[in-house]
Amino acid sequence: MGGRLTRQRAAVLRVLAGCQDFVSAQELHLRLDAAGVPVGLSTVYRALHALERTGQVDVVRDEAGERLYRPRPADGHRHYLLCRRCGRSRPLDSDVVERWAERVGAESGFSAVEHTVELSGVCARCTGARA
Amino acid sequence: MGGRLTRQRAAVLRVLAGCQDFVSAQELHLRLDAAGVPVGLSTVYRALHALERTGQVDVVRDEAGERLYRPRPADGHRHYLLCRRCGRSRPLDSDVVERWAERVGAESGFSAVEHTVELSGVCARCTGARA
DNA sequence: GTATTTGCAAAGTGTTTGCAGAATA
DNA sequence: TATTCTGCAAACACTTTGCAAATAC
Repeated sequence: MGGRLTRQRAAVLRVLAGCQDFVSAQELHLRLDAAGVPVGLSTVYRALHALERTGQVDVVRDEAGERLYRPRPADGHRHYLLCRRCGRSRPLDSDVVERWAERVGAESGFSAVEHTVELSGVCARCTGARA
Repeated sequence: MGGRLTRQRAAVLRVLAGCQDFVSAQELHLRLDAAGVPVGLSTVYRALHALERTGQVDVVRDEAGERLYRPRPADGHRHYLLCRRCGRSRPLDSDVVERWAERVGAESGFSAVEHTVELSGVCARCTGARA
C-alpha cells in the first residue's frame, strides 16, 4: 500500500497475513473487531482495494459472488484449490494453464488477455469429517 | 426447464437463444421489453436459474460480479474468451485445461472438484475501433 | 379444478461513496 | 498546517422472496 501507515492499515495487514486462507472483507472486519482493533468496514474495503491494486493479495469470488482475499505467496503462485466446506486453500502449480492462456490469447486476435482460474472441491479432512 | 411452458418462459428461451454472447438477467429483461414481450424481472431470474440447473446455459461473472448467461453450445464447450469492451464471446478449445483440472483434483486429495476458467481481453474489432 | 407461475414491491447482500471530523507527516 | 485517512450512514446494483392474482394443464 502506498499511503500512510495508520493503525488501521497496519491491523488489516497483520490480520490478513495471519490468514493463509481466503477471507472476505466482512469476515476480516469481524476478526479485527474480535482482535480488539476495531476498524470501519469501509476502511477494510479501501485497504483491500489498495492491496489488490499493488498485487499483494489474490482475489477470488465465492459461489455467492462475494470477494475473498488472501495474501499472495512470495513465489508468485496465483491460482488456488479451495475447499468449499471449510475454506482452506492451497496454491497450485499452474504452469500448464498459464501457458495455455498465453497461447489462446496470442492465437485469438484478442489483446490484453487476462485469465481467471479457480478450482474448488471438498478437502480430505472435510470429506472424512462429514461424508 | 422442467415446468410448464408459459408465454414468459418461451420468450426467455427464444431471446436467449438469439444471443450468441453473454447477457445479464437485467439486459435480457430489457430486451424482452424491447421485443414487446414484457416479462417480470423476477421471472427472468427464475427462468435463468432453471436453465442453469438443467445445464442449458453457461454462467460467468463479469468484473463487477454480475452474472452473465449464454446458451451452452451443443458441442459442450464450457470455457470462453470474452471481450471486455463489447461483450463478444468465443468458446475455447480447453482440453488442456480440462485435463489439468482433473489431474490436480485427483492428486490433491480433494473430492468433487469443480473448475472455473475464464479468459477476457479486447477483441480485434474493438482494438481497431478504439485503440 | 388445481397446482404452478407470474409480477410487483419489499427485503436482503455485499460493496461504494459523500462528507465532516480525526490523524498523519 | 496541509493533506490524507477514517467512519458513519446513506446510496447502489444485483438478486431473492412473500404473496395475491393470473394461468397452464
